[in-house]
Amino acid sequence: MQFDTNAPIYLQIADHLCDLIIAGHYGDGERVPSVRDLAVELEVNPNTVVRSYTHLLEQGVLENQRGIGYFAAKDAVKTIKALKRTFFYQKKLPALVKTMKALDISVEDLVNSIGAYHETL
Amino acid sequence: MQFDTNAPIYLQIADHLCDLIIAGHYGDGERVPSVRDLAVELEVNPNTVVRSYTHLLEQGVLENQRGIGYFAAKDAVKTIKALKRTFFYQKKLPALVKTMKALDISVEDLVNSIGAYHETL
Amino acid sequence: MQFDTNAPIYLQIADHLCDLIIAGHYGDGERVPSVRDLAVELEVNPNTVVRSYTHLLEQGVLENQRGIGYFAAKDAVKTIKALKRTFFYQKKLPALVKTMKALDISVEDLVNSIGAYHETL
Amino acid sequence: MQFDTNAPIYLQIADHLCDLIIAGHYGDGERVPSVRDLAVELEVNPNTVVRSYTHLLEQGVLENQRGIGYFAAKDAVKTIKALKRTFFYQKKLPALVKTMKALDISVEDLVNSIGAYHETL
DNA sequence: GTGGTCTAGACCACG
DNA sequence: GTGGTCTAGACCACG
Repeated sequence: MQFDTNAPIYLQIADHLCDLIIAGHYGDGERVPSVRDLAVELEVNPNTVVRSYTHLLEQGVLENQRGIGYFAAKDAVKTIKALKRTFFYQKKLPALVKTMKALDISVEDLVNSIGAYHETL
Repeated sequence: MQFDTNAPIYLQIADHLCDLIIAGHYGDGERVPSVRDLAVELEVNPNTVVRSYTHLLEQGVLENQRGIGYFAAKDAVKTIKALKRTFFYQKKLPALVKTMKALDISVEDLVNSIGAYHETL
Repeated sequence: MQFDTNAPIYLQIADHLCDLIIAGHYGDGERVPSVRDLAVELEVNPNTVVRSYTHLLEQGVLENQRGIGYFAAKDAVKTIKALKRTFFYQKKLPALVKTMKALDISVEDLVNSIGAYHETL
Repeated sequence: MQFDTNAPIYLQIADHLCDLIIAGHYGDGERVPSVRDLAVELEVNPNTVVRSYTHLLEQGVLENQRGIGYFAAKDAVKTIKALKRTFFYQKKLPALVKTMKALDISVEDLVNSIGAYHETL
């Protein structure tokens, strides 16, 4: 996993874990890697993983059984999607619209650009 | 001017100045406020303004004349828009597409949401 | 380290660090001193070191990992030499030629002077 | 006249005036432009021209007749060339040699580069 | 511990 | 007056 230098690593790890959960690598209620293992795998400080897990705990994506480990919450996928959706519609979208206005980019331009971008992939 | 706690003040000032230039408050080649004046006006340390101005110098938005002051560069508006456009198409758009995929949001959904958002205003 | 009064200290520090990297004190990818440590060693304000490091970041000589430190970039030596070479051929050389013309110094004179200078050492 | 932003304007003006004297625009003992006239011509602050002239007074390139104006000194051309020569051999040359060593540029390389540069003109 | 940012304030060359 | 640089020192998020 490559880290983007702009965002805090712990958030990038949290995000990555969410992606894995959505992709089905860790089903609802299933155990996620131990802090130590993940830290070794990602070559980061264990404290950083702890912070990621704590963050996901607060958001209801993970649950914790003391002394045993961290687990994907029941409905983790649903929770993640809800969180992302909320963030998307309440934060991203307004910012997007504002930027588009500032740059004179019409909705049509946007649609075309997305289309062009897709073809590039 | 109110500062957002999430972004560095010096970047917010830089951004704000770009907005003013685009809005025509400072035409191409026109002098922008002195470091000290702006610092007083924004109730910020002069060093912070220096940082904003230096940042904009590096990006070609401002120019400077020793002992005289800072000036909007020739084509400042064009430069700013180019910078923002580049950022939009190379950073924002890919992130947008990625998020949409993750959330199963179609281009049609997006367009509708933007439309709905517009009506709210 | 002694500082010359003519050039900004932060640039002198940056230059000095480049010399150390070229001399092999810090290999490609190796960690350079922390901002605080170097500030103490050079008896300089930490902010001044930050400025040096930021300058070298912008030039691709250093890289940084959040919360960990600054590192010599991969190919730091190559990058430094390229920067210096560019500066030499594009700035120094034209100035040299211009001065030589103004003083009626021929290429032969120059070569002889360099030779004489060498023997002095 | 275009000003290089890196060097103080007053030195650039002084240099420019020396060039004009060497080129014979102002013969030995001949009057140079008044401070006001030159300031208007160069679109700079009169104080800046005063500083240039004072600088050249100190170096014996100009002379001053109070209330009348500034004049090229007797032997101004000779003086200028001597100054430049001294600067060249005592400051520029050692720096040149040092840089060449650091960049592994041989005297032969230098000669070739100068030759190539000449042909470009 | 590490860097990132900011304040408060100083001194300087330059215009 | 104007920007450029520097010191002294603080607080913060992050690892």
